Amino acid sequence: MVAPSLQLDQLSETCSHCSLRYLCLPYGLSQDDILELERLVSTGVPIRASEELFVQGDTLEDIYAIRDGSMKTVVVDEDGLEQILGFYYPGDLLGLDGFADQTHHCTAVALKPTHVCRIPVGRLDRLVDKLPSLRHQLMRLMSQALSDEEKLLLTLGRKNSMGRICSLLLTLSRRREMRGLASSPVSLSMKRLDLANFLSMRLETVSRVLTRLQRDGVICVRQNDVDILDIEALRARSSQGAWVADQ
Amino acid sequence: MVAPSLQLDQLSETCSHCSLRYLCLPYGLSQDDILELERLVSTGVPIRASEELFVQGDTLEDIYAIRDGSMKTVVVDEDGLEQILGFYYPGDLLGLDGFADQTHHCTAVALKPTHVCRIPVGRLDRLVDKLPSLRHQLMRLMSQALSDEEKLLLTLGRKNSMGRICSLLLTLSRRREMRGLASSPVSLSMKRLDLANFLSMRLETVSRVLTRLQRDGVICVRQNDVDILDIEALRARSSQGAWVADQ
DNA sequence: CGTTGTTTTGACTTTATTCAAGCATGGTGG
DNA sequence: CCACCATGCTTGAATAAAGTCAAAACAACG
Repeated sequence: MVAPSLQLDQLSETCSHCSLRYLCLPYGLSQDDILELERLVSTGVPIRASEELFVQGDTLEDIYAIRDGSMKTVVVDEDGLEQILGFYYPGDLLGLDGFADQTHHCTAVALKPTHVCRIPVGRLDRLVDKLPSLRHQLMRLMSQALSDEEKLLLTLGRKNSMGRICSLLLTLSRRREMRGLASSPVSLSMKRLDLANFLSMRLETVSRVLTRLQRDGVICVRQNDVDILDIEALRARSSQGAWVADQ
Repeated sequence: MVAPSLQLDQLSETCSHCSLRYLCLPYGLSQDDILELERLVSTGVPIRASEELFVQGDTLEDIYAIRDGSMKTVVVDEDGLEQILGFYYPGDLLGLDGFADQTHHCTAVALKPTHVCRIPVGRLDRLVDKLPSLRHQLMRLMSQALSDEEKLLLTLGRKNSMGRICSLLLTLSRRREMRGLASSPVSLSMKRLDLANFLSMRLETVSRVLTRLQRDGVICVRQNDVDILDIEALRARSSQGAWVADQ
């Protein structure tokens, strides 16, 4: 489902008028159900860049939807290894992984000044009991998260550095389209180090690959914005940089 | 929670007498609730080695619990890339990832002759409505699946070949303990190629690492069974073979 | 036994990492 | 306003790690 258009000033305090409603929790709900949902939602204080929205281990009290800005989620394991699990943009939901045991499994950090909608899980849970359509959308979004993770697994496991970068650029571009934006200037609000961590590369390698893509005329890098000049070349490199296990 | 003991001949047709009940769906349910659950469960025909239990894209009609044997799950993406998502042993549940959109997201293949319990999702769904404890256990198992995937992400992303193999051996050993078995002779019922695919390595590298671990007196490989001779050395190598992203 | 499938080993090549240095950019304070 | 430093990014040369190709050893099974 593609949002017809997105204007930041169209974001209202109510779900029913929000331009992100086709991506977010309200999708698939009737007008009446959306009205019930939006009574739960509050727009919290803005989050400053590099500030944390919630921390791994926290009790789950709210889930969040991004209104404006961007965030990343990070897990840390017993050995202190860090892995970025994903980058999040307007319309994306955060905190779903804590649903099962009422605890956040990752830490969410803002990449730039960010506004979120806050939805208390207790009240959401009760509403889910009442509205089957809401339960379905919630489960759809959870399964989305799961298959996103599987996709990342495939990218990390089966692609070389060029394939990984190209896949990421294509994904970010496609997600812009989903939000009703032009596909082309992808804004890398995260640092090179974040990209490197997410893709399990070193930041030097990230830099080299981006330079090479620019030299080959596939993209144009200007600080944090990347113009996609040749999307077909990007697609080709994304699947060329992959190996298939032989029988 | 650790099962007190496991004898294959103790597996009965009923959940309430099954020696795997502490690992499986019945965990946390009252005696009465288990009786309700076991009315849904049927033990299907045995599955031959390398036979498929369900296929990616199939409509979700049942979920399965392994009684005896072992299986793997595989996803294939648009480009034809394959990734093994996990290996499954007695007490493990299969098919949970299809819950959200009623479609299997992966293919399940038997690694050796395997017996499963079959649970129809339609009837399970109705029972879940009735029994909150069952819903909780189901969600616990789903979140388990999600965090297993995150763990795999960390292993693939942040560990070298030695660290990956050692992590896997430790995990398999710990899961044997969970089932009430001795930790030591881990049986690798999967082929080297499966190990390689799961860990995103080439099978030659898997072989070299196993040889080196054996030469160093950490393990003893005899065809498909691996004795763990020095579990501390294994743990050390598991975390040594990891790199931490610098600030 | 011979055939087939699987695993191990070896020599060589490719790829990405490491370490180190050099550029930008953007703010701060003299 | 400009020197200065901090931060983040790029580039280069040397090194280490894992991948490739090819062959040999091993096991399983009729």
